[in-house]
Amino acid sequence: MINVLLVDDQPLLRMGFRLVLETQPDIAVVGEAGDGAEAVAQVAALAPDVVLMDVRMPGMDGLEATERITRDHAGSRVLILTTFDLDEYAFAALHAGAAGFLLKNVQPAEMIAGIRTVAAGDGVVAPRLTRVLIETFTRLNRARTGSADDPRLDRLTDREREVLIEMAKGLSNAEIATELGLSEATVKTHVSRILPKLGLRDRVQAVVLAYQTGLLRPP
Amino acid sequence: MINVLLVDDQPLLRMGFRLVLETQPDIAVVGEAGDGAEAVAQVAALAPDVVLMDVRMPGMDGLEATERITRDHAGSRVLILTTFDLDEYAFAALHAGAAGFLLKNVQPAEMIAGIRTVAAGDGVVAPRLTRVLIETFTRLNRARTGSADDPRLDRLTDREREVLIEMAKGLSNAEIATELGLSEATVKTHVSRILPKLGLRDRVQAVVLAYQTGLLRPP
DNA sequence: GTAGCCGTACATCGGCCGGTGGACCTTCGC
DNA sequence: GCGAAGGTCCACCGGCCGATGTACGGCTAC
Repeated sequence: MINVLLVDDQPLLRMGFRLVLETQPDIAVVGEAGDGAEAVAQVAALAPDVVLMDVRMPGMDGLEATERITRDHAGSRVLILTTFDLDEYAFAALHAGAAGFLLKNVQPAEMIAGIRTVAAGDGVVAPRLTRVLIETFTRLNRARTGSADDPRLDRLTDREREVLIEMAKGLSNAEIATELGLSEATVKTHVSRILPKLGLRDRVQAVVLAYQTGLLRPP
Repeated sequence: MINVLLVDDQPLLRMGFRLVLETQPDIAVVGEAGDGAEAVAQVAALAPDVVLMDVRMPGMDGLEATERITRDHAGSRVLILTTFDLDEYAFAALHAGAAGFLLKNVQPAEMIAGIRTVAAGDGVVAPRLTRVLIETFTRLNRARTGSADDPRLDRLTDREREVLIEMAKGLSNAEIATELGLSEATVKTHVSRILPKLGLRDRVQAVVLAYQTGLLRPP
């Protein structure tokens, strides 16, 4: 049995949801709340499996409530249900820890399926948002994995790229020499070839370039 | 009317899909393919709205086919349909440009809904994966927005932090002086205070730290 | 084969950098 | 009122850096 808490500032809407959900034998509406603060209190008292949460509410809004609930009551999972396709709300909601994000114009069957999905520990996102999520994900991941290569880097030889990477770790020429098993003179030669090729003044700018192109990335 | 191309190396499975899909008045199966190469050719010939794509196939697999299709035929959107919850396939598929990713054990109704969603330009992802996608998204985004502050940075004064940021952009002391309206001597003083506070040897390492702590981030 | 690129290595020189020590001023807290 | 902390400025010195020129062996391509 999935215990659900309804959170919305419109009593009529809560009533509608309750009627829809109670047609399902495996779903029970165990409580209601009219704002964020009340929602947090209800979650603490009732420990529902799923919280059906509106975003825009007087007082504490749904996002802050979601953040508190997911932080303090990991057992309860939050499914955001909001009016329109407000992307900023969506991303904020996911950051706040929501397990799902649906629009209020979904079919009842989809909403019910979403509740079951969230209760099972999985995630559900409105189709329009799923697309944005995928795009953002691939873009971020591409930036991380460093396929945003600067064309200038292609002009470097393999060895030069190696030296550049060591340089970008903050090593001195002598340290790079030790690291790569070279003489310091050789490293200096490489460095003196790398910088003009990349149009840079000194190794400091080389580090900047290395991070900005994704040649190196924050760990 | 949504034109669909079926891609799977098992003819029986294609037959099953075709029977299911043809119960829908707004969906038409316009072609089939048994491997990736054939799929690419069929997409070029038929320009279907949606490609229902298997991953594991002899010859060119579904991922490479997806990559080519989304690159060369932006009008056709690919919905990956694979056997089990292979996360690595999922992420690779999204990177390859897939608009959706479902498991073959979905209900027919969900698959049909997924096809409509993808045809409408939106995205659809299996619930289990949606969760991972959300987690990855929030994690990546958090890393980007730089909440991974190093406690050492707290020991810097406001002005020192300012100088550090300029330094991390690759500027020389003289340039920082101009930028902040100071004398070069002052900048040198700040730098000489910053480095020991952070336990660093030179400004190169300061740049590394700035990027690794998220004080600066790739654009 | 020979011209060219790459990788290795050296010497020298000017310049920026970083350390040290000192100085003055403002702001804040006791 | 006065010390502490932050911010601004200066001079000097040693050191690493980057530029320049030069050199040699290996490999590839023509």
